[in-house]
Amino acid sequence: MDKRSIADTRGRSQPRVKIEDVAREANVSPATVSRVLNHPEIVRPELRDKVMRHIANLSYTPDSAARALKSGRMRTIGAIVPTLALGIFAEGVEALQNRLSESGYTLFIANSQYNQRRELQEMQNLIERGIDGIVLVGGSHGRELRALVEQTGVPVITTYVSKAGGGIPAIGIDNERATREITEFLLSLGHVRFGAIANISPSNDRSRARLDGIQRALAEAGIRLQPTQVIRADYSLAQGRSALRQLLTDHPDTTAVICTTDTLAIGAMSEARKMGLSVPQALSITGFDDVELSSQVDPPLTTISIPAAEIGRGAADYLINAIAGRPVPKSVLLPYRLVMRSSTDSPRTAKRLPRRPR
Amino acid sequence: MDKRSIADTRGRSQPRVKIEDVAREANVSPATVSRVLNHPEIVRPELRDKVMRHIANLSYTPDSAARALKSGRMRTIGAIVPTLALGIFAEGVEALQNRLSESGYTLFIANSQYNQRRELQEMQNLIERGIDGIVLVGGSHGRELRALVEQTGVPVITTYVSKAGGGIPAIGIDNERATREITEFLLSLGHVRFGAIANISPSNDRSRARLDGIQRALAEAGIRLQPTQVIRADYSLAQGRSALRQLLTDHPDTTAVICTTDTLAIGAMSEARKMGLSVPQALSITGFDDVELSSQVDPPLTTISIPAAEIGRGAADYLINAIAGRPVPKSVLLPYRLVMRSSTDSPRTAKRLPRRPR
DNA sequence: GCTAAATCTGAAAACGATTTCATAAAATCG
DNA sequence: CGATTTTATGAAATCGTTTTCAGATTTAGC
Repeated sequence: MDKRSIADTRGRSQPRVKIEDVAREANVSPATVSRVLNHPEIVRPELRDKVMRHIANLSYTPDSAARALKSGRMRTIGAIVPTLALGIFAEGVEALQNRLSESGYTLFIANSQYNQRRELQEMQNLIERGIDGIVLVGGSHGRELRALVEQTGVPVITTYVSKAGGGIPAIGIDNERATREITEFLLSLGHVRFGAIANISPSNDRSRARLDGIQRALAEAGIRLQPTQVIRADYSLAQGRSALRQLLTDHPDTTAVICTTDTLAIGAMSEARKMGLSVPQALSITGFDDVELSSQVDPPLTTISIPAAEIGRGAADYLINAIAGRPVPKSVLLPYRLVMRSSTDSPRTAKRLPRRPR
Repeated sequence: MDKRSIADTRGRSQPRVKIEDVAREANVSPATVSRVLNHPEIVRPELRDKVMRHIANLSYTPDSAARALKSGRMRTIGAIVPTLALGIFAEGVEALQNRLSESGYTLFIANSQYNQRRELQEMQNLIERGIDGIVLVGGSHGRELRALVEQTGVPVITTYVSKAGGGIPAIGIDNERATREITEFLLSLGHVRFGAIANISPSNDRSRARLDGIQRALAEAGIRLQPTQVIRADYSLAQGRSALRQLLTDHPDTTAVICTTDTLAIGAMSEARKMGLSVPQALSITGFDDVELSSQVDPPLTTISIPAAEIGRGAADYLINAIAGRPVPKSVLLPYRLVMRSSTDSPRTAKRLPRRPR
């Protein structure tokens, strides 16, 4: 007993006020208090007000564990994003969170670090904790994860893509069409010698689709990218730099570089400057995502703007409806926007590579 | 009943396997299964293995609501960050998450959007959900939040600062000393005409401390910043730009600009270039945080590097220990690092403002 | 003004785990 | 080898809600 009282010193100070306490205080049954909290409309107004006053007085908050145990609902949804470091996800997540909290839901965020195993693990965590719905990013998710979704029946939606495998609904843009469009734009400016910098990885189907779009548009124009004209990179500035350097080493006559990410494009642009190539006169460069920085760099970057906030809101609405058992769309395709800024122009062969005359 | 079976169509597919199911299957009591899960060492090895096999077979996962209700522990900790858009927080959060998952904890992330009301609200959410510990950012948190911490006794730690109000323990760097050091560095280069760009807001004591450091170091050198030499901004690139413009309008002879954030510094730098001022010849600029971009811009930015990963790990360790009732340090002060790159140099008055001869 | 229907409220049974307490089996000892 | 301690297991109480079911009260109908 002595031991216990010592331990108490650092334990929860207050003994926690329970529904029973406010019931006693308000002279009603616990059932009534519960009803005031969950179905206010079915309890007589005066009584309801009285109970509410006592709830406030004792500053009672229901124990969510008990509540979740009994009701099976957690009023919580989870989002698993590949990384927190990217502005584009941050914007979507913040919109998601705002919309959810309007509906009384709380958002928990986990990150997978672009790793499918981690993603699965976080998913299991979330499900074990009784999450009501889950937001994923991208369409490639491994068989186990899809099985888990299937088995547990938790509503799931994936974002930033227009379709996903395994019957998981999606909300996002058509990545392939977007890069097709940006490529066609460059073609229309007169470019014929292209390079691509893409951050391809097994778990990143967005970049994969973007690269496909580039290649498809070029193919339609009768141009085929050779393997050395497609440089792989992760999503850092430094990789953008080295990718550009490598590309120009192998193909010094390149006039247009299409990147699957703004970060890569910005890295490439600063490397181009360092190499003495002016953008866009000597080299046109494009990005994807339209992060804040892209409009601020010099020259401002031509890129694709993604409706991240709408994606977040749409995902929230989808899950709220799905949880409530209301009908939901199978997938939602949102429009992207090609933002033409100053990092692209017609190729001017006269000015090519001033310091490599050959 | 008919209704119910229709509803079941879209509900959880499997009826959920309970502890009782695996108990029956393994010919033991539920109590034993529970012990295998929670105190494996007290059950006979062969029996334990048998039970574990059946657990795996049925792929049983304990219902965390029931578990939390009975045991009062959730094995979950929460972090409330001001924004997800900043790389510096992302790095810390990822380290936090990694360390926590090593110890069987799950991290839930919420964001307050630099808003104390939102922070309080998220905190209440977390606590209602029975979170075991909370990580905050910065030291200024409003009376209500501190009262909540006091009242519930949830272990809390705040990060990125060296001390916080209200007895909340902290892990981080001495922001004031860091800017004092960077200011002294500029003084030692010979600068005498300073400007400061700071993202001050009521909830951001980090920037406040950083600004204090600047002013203190200057005061010690006998220099006093006038109000118009201190420009307020939020944390965007665009604001960094306009802040610099305003500063140079009022004080065209400024030679050194100290920013409380890398983002502001990079914005300021690109505005300086646009105005025809070369950095560092005409103007020295410094940042704070050392984000990835800072080493990649031209010229690379002189700044303060924060041990974000260590902060994250330290916060995790603190909470794990505190929850287990082990002794914990009151506060942890971590070293920052002054990273001298090329955005700073001695002032050269000869080259001042070439296009404003006057 | 009395009966029938509608509306509220309370008592008690879940929800699925953990843990105390008691008991059965095994190990230890003289 | 019997008595005693130790160890391992099971039965049942419990955590704090929600919700069903039935009873009590009010309202409506004629």
